[in-house]
Amino acid sequence: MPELPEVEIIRRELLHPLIGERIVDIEIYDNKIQIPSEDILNKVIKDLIRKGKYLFLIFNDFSSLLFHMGMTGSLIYIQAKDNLRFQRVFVTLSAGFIAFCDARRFGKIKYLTENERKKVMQNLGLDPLLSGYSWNNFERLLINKTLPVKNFLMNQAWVSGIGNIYASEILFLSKIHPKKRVNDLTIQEKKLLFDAIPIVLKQAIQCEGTTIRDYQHTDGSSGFFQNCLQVYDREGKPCLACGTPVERIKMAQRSTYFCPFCQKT
DNA sequence: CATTCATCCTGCTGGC
DNA sequence: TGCCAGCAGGATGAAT
Repeated sequence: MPELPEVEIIRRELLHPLIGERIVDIEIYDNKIQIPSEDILNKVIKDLIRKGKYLFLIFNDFSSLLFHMGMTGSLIYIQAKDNLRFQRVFVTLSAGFIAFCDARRFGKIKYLTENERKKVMQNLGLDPLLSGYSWNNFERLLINKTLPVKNFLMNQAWVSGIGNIYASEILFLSKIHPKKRVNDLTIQEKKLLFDAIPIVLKQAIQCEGTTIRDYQHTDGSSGFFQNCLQVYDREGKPCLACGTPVERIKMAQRSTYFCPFCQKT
């Protein structure tokens, strides 16, 4: 579920409540999640950083807890102990509590040493909202790639943070057909794409993320960007630019939306 | 090597 | 009203 904008919103919302907090207790209700409590108990949270769709709680000894929301994960910050729907992990802090809820259980939480975390971060591609996202670096990634541009955008090892919703939205803004092969893109299209990626992601953050079904803020509230979606989830509805019905196709087993008039192959 | 595909899970919706 | 196929913001490893 959450893509880069949603994870960044979670990070910003949790930053102030969590910095300086000590881990008092952790309860795990999902056997897929293994966190040795001796690794994190009594450690103090020093920072909260994000790359792509990953969030890292950094402790005072530079070890960390990795979070990935998968399709349906959410982090809820609450003041009183509770048992929430789909709750998988419950963390007691010196002040407040964090619940990790995840209906579909694709989410991940993992303890990492500093070196392990650095390796995970290195294996993630360019984050469009972090330093390093430059035209030179981006253009280099496109060389010798024959796969469809939508599949390129979804591969976290090249560009990290874009998922199924924002891939369609970015390609609409770039006026590029999702099936167009990367090595068939013109230089102008490559530049449009390079610019469109951070524009769409920043807009989504400003609109507090996209809630279609599961995504929620750390207080359980919804985002607004679903009202601004140009093509995603709009099959058969008129393109907001030209009126042509939006089409839905499957690419790599994922629904893909585009305007057949605005986005030519 | 580059790319595609099946699989991991569970809940919800829409059509019959 | 009830049932069930199909669908869902993702990432992986195996197969091609």
